[in-house]
Amino acid sequence: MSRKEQIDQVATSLFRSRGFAATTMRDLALELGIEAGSLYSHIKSKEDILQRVCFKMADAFVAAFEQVQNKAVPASEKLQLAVAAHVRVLTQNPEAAGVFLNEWKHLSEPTLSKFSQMRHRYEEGFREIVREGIANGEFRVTDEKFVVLTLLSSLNWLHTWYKPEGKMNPDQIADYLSNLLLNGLLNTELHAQNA
Amino acid sequence: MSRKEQIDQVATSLFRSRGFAATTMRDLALELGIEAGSLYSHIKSKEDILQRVCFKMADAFVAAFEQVQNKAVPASEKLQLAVAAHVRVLTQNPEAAGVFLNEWKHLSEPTLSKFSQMRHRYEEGFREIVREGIANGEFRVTDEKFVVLTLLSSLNWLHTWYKPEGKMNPDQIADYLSNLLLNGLLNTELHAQNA
DNA sequence: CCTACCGATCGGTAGG
DNA sequence: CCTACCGATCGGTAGG
Repeated sequence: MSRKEQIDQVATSLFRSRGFAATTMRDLALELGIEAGSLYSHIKSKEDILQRVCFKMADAFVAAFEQVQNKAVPASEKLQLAVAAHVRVLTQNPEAAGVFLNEWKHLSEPTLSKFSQMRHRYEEGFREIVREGIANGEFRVTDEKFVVLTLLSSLNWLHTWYKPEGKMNPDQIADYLSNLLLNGLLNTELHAQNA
Repeated sequence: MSRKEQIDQVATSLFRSRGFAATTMRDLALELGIEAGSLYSHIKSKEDILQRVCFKMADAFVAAFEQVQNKAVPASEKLQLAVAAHVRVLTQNPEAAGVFLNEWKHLSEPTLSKFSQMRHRYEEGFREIVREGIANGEFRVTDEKFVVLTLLSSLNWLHTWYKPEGKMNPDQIADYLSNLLLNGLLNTELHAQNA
């Protein structure tokens, strides 16, 4: 791992736990065992790091979604696959996911607009699947915006409690979660594995 | 409204949109049309404001939950009432809710521990309801922790998109959301009102 | 990668 | 509520 990658990784962890604004370059340097000034031979600025972390995650979410998007399967199954893909990206990088979800607001223009656009397109992909499912009668709700917001909300809180050493692996979480959301608490038969 | 309450309100809005750490006392003073130093005749410190906002919301959530907790109704109905109560608190103070949910980490000890404890007890209340529903066969899931985390997750993202001027009022959102979560996307018959 | 340092800005205070 | 200011700390740079 290059020094730059090390810096990004340690910064991701600090940005997530303390927040971007409350993390100082001296905190970061201390954690790496070097002086604050030395960071700047590897990175351009503090925000430079944040940009890389945010777009690395944005790219990962988009790439995972694109593998699902055009499959010739019912909307409910496609939605399940998209949820699983989303959960997998989240659980494989819980710290970067936390930064992606909570610290993007500290990006400055024009990067901020580019980021917001990517995010909006991603959510639109989910809405398309739900619209498809409404159109062909699989889903009986009417408001795809509301559904997608609720869906992504429950997924996007995952990073706050997911522990890699926990009893469920990412695929089990993805299964359980998509079943819970599609079938509802009253009808879900699935059980937490190894509980 | 007292000057202190005005300060808290404007600070809540700034803390939510920029984050606690990235909001300066000079930003806050500017918004109020006074000098930064003048703030300190009304408040003790920057964190003093954060504490009031966080505990005001914590108290509101706990109070709303307690009105539901001991009702003699089935667990699924009690859960629905608790969800509705939670949504009502969230939507009535979306900015303070955002601060409560995202900025509490900037509290310092011993306030931080006290806050975390309150929050844990609140979530435990939800888990109790779900356990009750599992025990009497209403819910067929096995892991109340997972269910409650998923439930609160989808509720706690509400503040990021809820607009008081939107087409659904808080009670309609509460209804729709609790139905969606209990019955699932595949079985929910409810429609967004005025859509 | 370090030393030494910069201009700016931070939360907060004294005195009126 | 303002003026005037404090010590500390911030992100970042020059020169080696």
